[in-house]
Amino acid sequence: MSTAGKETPRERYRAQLRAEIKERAWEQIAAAGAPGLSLNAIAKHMGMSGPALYRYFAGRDELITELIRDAYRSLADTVRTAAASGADLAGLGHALRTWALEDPQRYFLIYGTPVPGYHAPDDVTLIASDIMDALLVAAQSAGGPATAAAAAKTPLESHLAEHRQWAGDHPASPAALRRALHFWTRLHGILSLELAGHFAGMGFDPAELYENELRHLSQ
Amino acid sequence: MSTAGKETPRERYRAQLRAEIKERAWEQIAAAGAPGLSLNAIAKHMGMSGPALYRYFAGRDELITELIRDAYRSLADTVRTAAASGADLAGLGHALRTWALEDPQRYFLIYGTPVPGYHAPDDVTLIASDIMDALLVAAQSAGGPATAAAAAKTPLESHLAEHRQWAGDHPASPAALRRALHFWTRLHGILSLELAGHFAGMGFDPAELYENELRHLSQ
DNA sequence: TGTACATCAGTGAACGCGCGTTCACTGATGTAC
DNA sequence: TGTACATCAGTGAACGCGCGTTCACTGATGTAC
Repeated sequence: MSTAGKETPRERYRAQLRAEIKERAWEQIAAAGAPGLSLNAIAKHMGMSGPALYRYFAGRDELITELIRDAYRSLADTVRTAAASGADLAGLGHALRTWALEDPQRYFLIYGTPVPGYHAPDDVTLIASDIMDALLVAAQSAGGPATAAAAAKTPLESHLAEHRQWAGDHPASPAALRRALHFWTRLHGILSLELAGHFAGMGFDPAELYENELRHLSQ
Repeated sequence: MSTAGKETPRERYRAQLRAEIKERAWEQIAAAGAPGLSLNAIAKHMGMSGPALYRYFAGRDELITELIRDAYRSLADTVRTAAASGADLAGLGHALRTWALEDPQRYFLIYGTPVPGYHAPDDVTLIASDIMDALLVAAQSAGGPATAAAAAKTPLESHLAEHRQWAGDHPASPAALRRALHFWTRLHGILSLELAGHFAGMGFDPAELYENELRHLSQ
């Protein structure tokens, strides 16, 4: 994709098989969580012998890392696409929720329980900050008209204005920094509890809770 | 503890060993996450043979369930103790954060990635609703003076007022229901991202974010 | 177009490992008379 | 206080399993002349 336009049949076949392996991997993760992912089981499910997969992935770790990368990429694409079509913060929130409900285990692969000792490679971290960038853009244009009350920075906004490495050189106001973080933490709070089933049987509709947070994000 | 006051030396010994097994289990979970928990490894670490542990737990599943139960109990105790000493919602929030930072993997055992197919036993669910109860009490007395603005229910509050199974017969106002849920989802959002390391290297202090949410909970 | 060689996909056997769990057994600790 | 018996903790061997991974090999596919 990046180098030459010509793709030999063999390369195409390789790419296809890699993709199918990943599909099966996602199925396994959906069924038993990430710890239950097994190369041998995937191979058997595809009608191949276990060692065959080593033609396509160096090992289990590389496969899992690739899945995490794909999950991040998919989320980044979702957010960027929504932003590109003119969505505001609430629109991004809806896109996020749809994406999360689509495949809870994919969500948890990014935001779930961390495996002690595991560190995502740098390129994955880069995608994560891409997502943050898109959020900052939307958060910046979400500000209401500049009133005196809006101009006075809250204690949190002051702190964020002074510790904004994560925002890089993005021209985001303190209020925008705050909005972007609230978007992230508040929506994640609801989504992760919902996807983990903690609201089950409580009676209310998580979507109402979610909408309510979206409504107040621009404040 | 619950039945007779007399405890034979053997019973005491049993209780002690059960406790030590659980300690080692927590150490393992802290080191490699819940999926890495192994009865044989615990036994080896205690200088015993693997099968010996079957005198104390029916199997791996029972041990894990017991750990989850303990985690819930510990959290419930923390919240109740804070409430009993007169803490308001913000006070409960601080207690929660301290508890979470104390042992992140214990936090994730409750609120982390769910294992597909696993369902916590009923008594654990009961403890969870005990926690909710304590939250509701604090959320109820967190209301400001009853103004006209506070009396008008927001859309979310209306929805919650009509779907309040989870609150049981608790005399909580719609605003209190909302506050309790916000407490839960917003603080969990920050805590889980913080504990999972998603804020690492971003520069700001998660505690500031947390404090800010606490300040706004009574609104 | 045809032959000679290199590349590559996939197999099957094998290694070593650690897991949960069962079982028959030994030896120590407690209980009853 | 002493003996006879029951209870219980812990052991070591064993079973069956699935895992990740390596290796030497076969057979098909592509490339070069």
